[in-house]
Amino acid sequence: MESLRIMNHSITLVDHVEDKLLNYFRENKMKPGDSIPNEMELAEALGVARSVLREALSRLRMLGMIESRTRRGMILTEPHILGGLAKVIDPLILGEETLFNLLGFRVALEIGICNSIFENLTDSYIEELEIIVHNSVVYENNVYLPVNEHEFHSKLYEITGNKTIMQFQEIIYPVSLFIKDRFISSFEPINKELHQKGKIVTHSDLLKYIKSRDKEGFRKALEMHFETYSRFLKENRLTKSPTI
Amino acid sequence: MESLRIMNHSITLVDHVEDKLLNYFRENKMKPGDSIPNEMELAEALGVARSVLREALSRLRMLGMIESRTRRGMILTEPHILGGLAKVIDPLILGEETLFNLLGFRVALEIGICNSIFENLTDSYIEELEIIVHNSVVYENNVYLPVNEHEFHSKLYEITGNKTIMQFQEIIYPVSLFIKDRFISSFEPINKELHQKGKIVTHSDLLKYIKSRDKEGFRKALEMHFETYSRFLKENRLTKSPTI
DNA sequence: TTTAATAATATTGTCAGACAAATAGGATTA
DNA sequence: TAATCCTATTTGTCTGACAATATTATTAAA
Repeated sequence: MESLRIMNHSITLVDHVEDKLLNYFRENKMKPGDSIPNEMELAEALGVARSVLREALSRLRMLGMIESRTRRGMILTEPHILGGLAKVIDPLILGEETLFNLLGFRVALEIGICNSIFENLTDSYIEELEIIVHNSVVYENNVYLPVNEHEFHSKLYEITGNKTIMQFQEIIYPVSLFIKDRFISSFEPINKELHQKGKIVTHSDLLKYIKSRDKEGFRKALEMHFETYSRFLKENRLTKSPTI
Repeated sequence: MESLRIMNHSITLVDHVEDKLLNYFRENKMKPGDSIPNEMELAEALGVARSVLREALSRLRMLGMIESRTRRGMILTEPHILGGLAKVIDPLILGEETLFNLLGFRVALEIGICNSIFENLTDSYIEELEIIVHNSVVYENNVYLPVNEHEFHSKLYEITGNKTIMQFQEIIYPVSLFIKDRFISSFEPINKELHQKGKIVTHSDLLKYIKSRDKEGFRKALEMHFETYSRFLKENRLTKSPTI
């Protein structure tokens, strides 16, 4: 839980102004729709040039916290909370530790939504899942055509009715794909072993538990469905250097 | 799953440049440490004024994707993936639906980390949990002093060893607090009912399962520990207008 | 009097240019 | 060779200007 701003090479005026603005919104308990002073006033009040203020505003605008229209001034808006995450999810720029953490995050979250899934489950959802499973192209060892893999799990998130969870999973989905591809040599033996032990759980198996409304069975099956990831993460966690 | 940029009132040049830069990084498969052209060159290449370019760069700098030092130019850096989320988590600016979704997210995630917790569990972690539980101030109906509540659950996340999960939970923790406070009148009857039925699961109860390394028991207990939230969310989901 | 067309005006978006501060790298000196 | 100084480069900040646009006021028309 170290500070995010580790080795803070010189806080710039823009950083400062950004902070000031965020504090200003919070302290005044401002809500979406509230209008904020125009650029000239803000710049003057903060004692900075308009260009500096605009850089700070531009950041907040990117986060979706403010909107501005010519002549009407600026208003606060409800930000899309995962917009920032979506922008930085680039597997090539993220370190291995982060990628692994995100994979672990995904697995944990998906196992955690079991309750929510069964609470919201309807017949039409089951129908949709059946169609997806039926149309899926399956390779050996429980490896699906990426599109089908994605479709099936997306539908599970959708069933929860929690849009934030859905968006989150959509955003970090490329990470799973990337890791599967990048570390394919680690996954293959794990999959082979699971296959030999008959421990492979397919989407079709998962669907059976869903149809029989067997929540506990589904959860256990889902855990086994993710076993490849879990093993992979466990192995790669051991090789990590001890945390600072 | 509508587009995030709903009713996009005029894409500005800055938005465009931001996109271009992100694409540029990805297409060139750039990694942290790689240096990027200086501002003059970039501005010229993109055909925009330096101020416009700087606004876009400022956004990326906020996300931690780039760092710049005078005379040494700019380099790509690994972003802190949840930095954007941290900035926009202000319960007053977020709509109720988002807040509820975040609460549901938190509950699902925490239930989902059970496996991870028991994989990484050590005696010293148990000791730390015991101290926390022992020193906690408990009010009636399983309501803890906020600090103690936070401490206990934080320790659970810590045990997973997944820093991303830890950071995420830390960031959205205020949401739980806010909701508990804001909707206290909804929580009280639920808590009272659970109490009468003897269904309250305390931190102390949870710790017992941890000490006996009873994963399934712990999971069920944890679900019950969150029952107040789950009920609250279920009730408030029903009153929601049907999704578009 | 009400409505429609037009002009004035305020605000954001973009551009251009300047200077300050810091520092990497070379030139100079001990 | 090592230490010091100087210069050039790059980012950070400031100032001022104009364009585009939507609001508001004004005027003309019904």
